[in-house]
Amino acid sequence: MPSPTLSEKRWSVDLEKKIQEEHNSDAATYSKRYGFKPNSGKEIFVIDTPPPYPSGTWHIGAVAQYSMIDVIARSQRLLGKEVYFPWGVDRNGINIEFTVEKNTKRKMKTYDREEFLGLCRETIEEFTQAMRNTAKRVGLSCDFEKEYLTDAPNYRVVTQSIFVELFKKGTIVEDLRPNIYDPVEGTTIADAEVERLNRRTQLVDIKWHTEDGTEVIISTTRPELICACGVVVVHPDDKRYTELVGKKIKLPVPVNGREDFVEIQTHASVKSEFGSGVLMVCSFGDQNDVAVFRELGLTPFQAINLDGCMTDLSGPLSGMRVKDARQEIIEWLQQEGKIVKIEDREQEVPVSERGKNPVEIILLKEWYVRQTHIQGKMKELIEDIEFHPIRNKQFLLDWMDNISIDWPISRRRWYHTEIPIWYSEDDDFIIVPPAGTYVQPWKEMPPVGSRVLSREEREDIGSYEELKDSLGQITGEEKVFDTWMDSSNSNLFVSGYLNQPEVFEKAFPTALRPQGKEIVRTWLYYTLLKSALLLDKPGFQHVWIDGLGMDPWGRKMSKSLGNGIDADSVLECGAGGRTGSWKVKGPEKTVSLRANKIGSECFRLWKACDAQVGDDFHINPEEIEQRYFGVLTKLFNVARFASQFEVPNELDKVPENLAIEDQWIISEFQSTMSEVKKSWENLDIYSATQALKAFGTGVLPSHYLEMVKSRLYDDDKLAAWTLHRVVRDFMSAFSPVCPFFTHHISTTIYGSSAVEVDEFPGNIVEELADSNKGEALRQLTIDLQAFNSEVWSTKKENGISLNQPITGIKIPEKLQGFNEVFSRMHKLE
RNA sequence: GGGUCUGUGGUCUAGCGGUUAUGACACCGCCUUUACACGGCGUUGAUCGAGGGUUCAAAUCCCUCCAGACCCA
Repeated sequence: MPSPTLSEKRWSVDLEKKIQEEHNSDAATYSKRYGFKPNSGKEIFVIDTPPPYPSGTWHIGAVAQYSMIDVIARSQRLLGKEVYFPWGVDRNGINIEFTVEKNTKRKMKTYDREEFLGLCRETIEEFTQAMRNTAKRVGLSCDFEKEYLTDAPNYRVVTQSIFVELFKKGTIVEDLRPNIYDPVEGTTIADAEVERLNRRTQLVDIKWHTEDGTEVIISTTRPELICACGVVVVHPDDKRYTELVGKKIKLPVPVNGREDFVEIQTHASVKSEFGSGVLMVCSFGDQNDVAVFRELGLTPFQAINLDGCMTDLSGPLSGMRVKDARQEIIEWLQQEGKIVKIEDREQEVPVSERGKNPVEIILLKEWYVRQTHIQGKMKELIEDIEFHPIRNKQFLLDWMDNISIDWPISRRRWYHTEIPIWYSEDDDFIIVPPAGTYVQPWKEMPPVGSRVLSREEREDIGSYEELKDSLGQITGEEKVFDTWMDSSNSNLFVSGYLNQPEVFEKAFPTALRPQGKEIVRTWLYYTLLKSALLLDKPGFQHVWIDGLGMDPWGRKMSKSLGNGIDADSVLECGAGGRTGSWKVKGPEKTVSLRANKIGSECFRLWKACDAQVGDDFHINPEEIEQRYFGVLTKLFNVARFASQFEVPNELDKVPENLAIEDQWIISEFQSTMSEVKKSWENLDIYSATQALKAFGTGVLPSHYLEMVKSRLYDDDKLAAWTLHRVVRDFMSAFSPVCPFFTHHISTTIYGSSAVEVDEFPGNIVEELADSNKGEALRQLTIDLQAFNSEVWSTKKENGISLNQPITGIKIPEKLQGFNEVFSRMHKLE
């Protein structure tokens, strides 16, 4: 074999790492390839990448998903667009506060605020660094130089400025409303952050008496809330209780500072089969209570305070924690002989997603983003967005149909963006900072340029400097924003909102939002809400919603199940000769998985080929290796084979007199390439990669290479030209999936990198594209493959080695044009 | 309890009204052929989750059920 320019015998993870290091070592080259150059004159394509939250290890499913976002970024560059593929890290939030609390075994509120923030910042920085390394290891072509952190002043200021803007517009309101509250962590949470856990609770049947002495049994799991009871209701159709309606009923417990009788009314939400069919409605046991209070126009009572303790309203229970109060009141009721029975039952209890604490609904003065009024408009705006896959749009629509209350955005935590407000001494005025200045009102005075607004009417009264003296002792807001207030600006931020107006003009609506389906109701929804409220526009042109990475049996990976697979271990599998092994808990027993070599290129190829966007995908390192490493080996060897023949000087100029088999493979290749191009344009990674894989491991090596081998060895320039042209363009088209693999091959053989190609390879021979001639050649492919198979199997049956002559084989009529080719290839005599 | 999605050889997957139901991996058999045994060729293997229905015709459309996933109550 003449010496191939591609000298390595095969593709390896070590080679991959070497190329990757070179790739990342030269900042100038990196930035030339992947940096965002808004003034390049090309069409701008901004990707609103999901800023990952650093919390120890990065979930392998998320890494896989991120590598597909990279495939999109690279394929869009290949199509000639100016791509901004940002690297952002989401660092605000209660998670990191919990981590610090756990590490130091001390609750946040026992710290000095400044000191605690410092600890959070240090801790999250360590996690962030690990994440940057993984991002580079999996080959992300982000513009790392422009890294943004959501806890940095330049990001937080955007959140604050948008808040001020929406406040002035009247879209942000403050109000005393029932709120979901986590008493253990001491903060309000949003609907979207509540989950449900099964807990054992006691269902207590309690005797109540109406004003005329009739006994009524009411079942409840929350007897401690009787003191906040506003009404007792029965179903309007429930004949048993018709005569009770309109009567007054006495609360069976002592209360303080309120009337101890409530009225019996009817309400359709009562389930007559449940317990006695009589329901007490308290402020607030659950969301239904909230709804009933609102519908009946009742004034809520405050039974639980911010510390999760009972208020004075509860009389003797006052000051007790909710759980203790419940026990206490049950004992008291028992002593009084007011309990008919107590039943243990499983109940789904609403708890906070982060802290897993049972949440309460209590009245709080909080800040809200109004959202119920704009759902119709949002639905219209969403019509303009293209969803991939279209069916996942349903997740969003379903969630929107369930929006019934405004979005509470204030939190009583610390490591978040501060609400940028100060209050005047008499509370009638508020002071907001000028756009573009990040403020921390809990420790700072308003900066120069701040404005004073009337709190209710939001009227601009004048500048803070002028009015300073009339405001009295001002107080800075201590509360912070829900982290989704920050995250939901990501598309605005990366598209240049506030910072680069001339870029924003061209870049918004943001070209693409790629994300997982589990955060449709939060990240996607809130972002679209912001865009609608602020700009009256859809936030995106495309939304790409992928499925989740599951364990090999299709279950969610989680620490508690012990079925997680570490991303770095898969990416490093095979490096330095080290193999990978994983112990994963299956549904029945722990299974040991092994693989010899995977790496980023194989990992990316697997994700690109294996799952259609939107479907959940199973992650099994053994399968990744078995099914896809061989594909890399094959493609590498095709290129290596080609590399032993001299590369023609003018690869872009089509020579005269191409042989029929050259024309045939070119027309096949062009048809593959046009499908690939169409797929890249449609963000359809799966189809593009499948088409390339089929061509590169099938028709090209098995048939074309075998047909032209002898010509190549005879130094036929036309065959060499065809092969090289096809291999070179193939690598360009394939570079989004396997950037380092194709970079290595293309630079070694052709002296130019596939990852730098910014125009999708066009047709090689125009007249073979959609013409009759090209079509006629492609029609022969099936017959041609069948004929080759026939010869190979005939030789085998007769014990004839493939390189030995054979007699008696007849070339089919249709393939007469290939007579000479086949005779030479198979040594037909 | 509700919604959405998924269910095709051992495993993964294509097809989404008419095909001898793709293809990949694994299995089995054969073969060193001037790129590749981390290769090549070939064979075996699927009542298309179950049951009804619509239709001349169903993996494909409809209904019910079962299993899994995600979301919600």
